[in-house]
Amino acid sequence: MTAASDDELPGALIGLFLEIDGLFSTVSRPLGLTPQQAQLLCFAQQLQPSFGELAILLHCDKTNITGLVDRLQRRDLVTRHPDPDDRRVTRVKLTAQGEALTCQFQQAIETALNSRFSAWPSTRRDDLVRLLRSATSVLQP
Amino acid sequence: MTAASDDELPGALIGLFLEIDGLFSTVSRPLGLTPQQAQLLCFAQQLQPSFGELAILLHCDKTNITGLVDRLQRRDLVTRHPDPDDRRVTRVKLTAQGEALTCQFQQAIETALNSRFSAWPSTRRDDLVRLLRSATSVLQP
DNA sequence: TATTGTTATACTCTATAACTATA
DNA sequence: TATAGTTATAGAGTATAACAATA
Repeated sequence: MTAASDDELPGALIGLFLEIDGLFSTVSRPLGLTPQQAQLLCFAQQLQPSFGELAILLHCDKTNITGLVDRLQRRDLVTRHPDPDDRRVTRVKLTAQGEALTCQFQQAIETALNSRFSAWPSTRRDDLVRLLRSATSVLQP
Repeated sequence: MTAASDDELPGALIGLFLEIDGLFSTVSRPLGLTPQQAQLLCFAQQLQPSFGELAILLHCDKTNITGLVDRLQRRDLVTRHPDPDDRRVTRVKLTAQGEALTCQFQQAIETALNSRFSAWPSTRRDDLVRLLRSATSVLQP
């Protein structure tokens, strides 16, 4: 019960992954950020996450979050806030400066991506968005 | 001349990127590979690339390829071959052991991806493959 | 002169193990 | 006992600058 796409789908997904991987590097570096720092800032913007949550989101060990946050905090991009409900956990919040830099990063990424798809008809972009959303939710667990 | 997808497309692309990023980490580590090493092995399998070509493909400076190849060569996964046409360039080839490990990695990635899309009808998978291929070619330059 | 790969250096990312404070 | 964050350590990834060999 296999189709041609059974062989091609992984390669197509990975091809797109590699392109966006490169985009993250080239966009973050001029802003003085590593790709990991840029990712952390984007997550912190939406979630005010704990260190453990960041470890899961960034797919790394929790011990690495300490240094990652240290370096961002030293540059006044994030702050640590003790969680009032559980004094063991620390939550990460963006400073105003961190917020500004994060927006700058996101805008650069979005501009780069949108400009490349400007030739696509909107119906085609809509189709892609719909399929990507479904694919992402399938990949979540 | 903007559509709703103009706002949503970047986020959808990045969402997929983040999922596959995690997959690369979790699949490569049990095989004793870093994600970067796994990527290098996959490129070397198809291309027998020079150091400069690898630097472009891996989105990093060429000086890093030396150490990356050193570590893989030390484990008998790749070999260096001087290019007969230009004695400045060195080409990277997989050993039999490197070929086996690379196939193991690719199979694990493909299995993981395919299993998550097994519930999708093949027509839907075909649609996604077609759009991903178009999107990747758009992102290439 | 320009290019390819290398070395030296410094910094960042990453995992493992052991620790402290809190639950 | 278990969990959250930290520290120490070692190895790997990364960019910059300076270099040797080749084109």
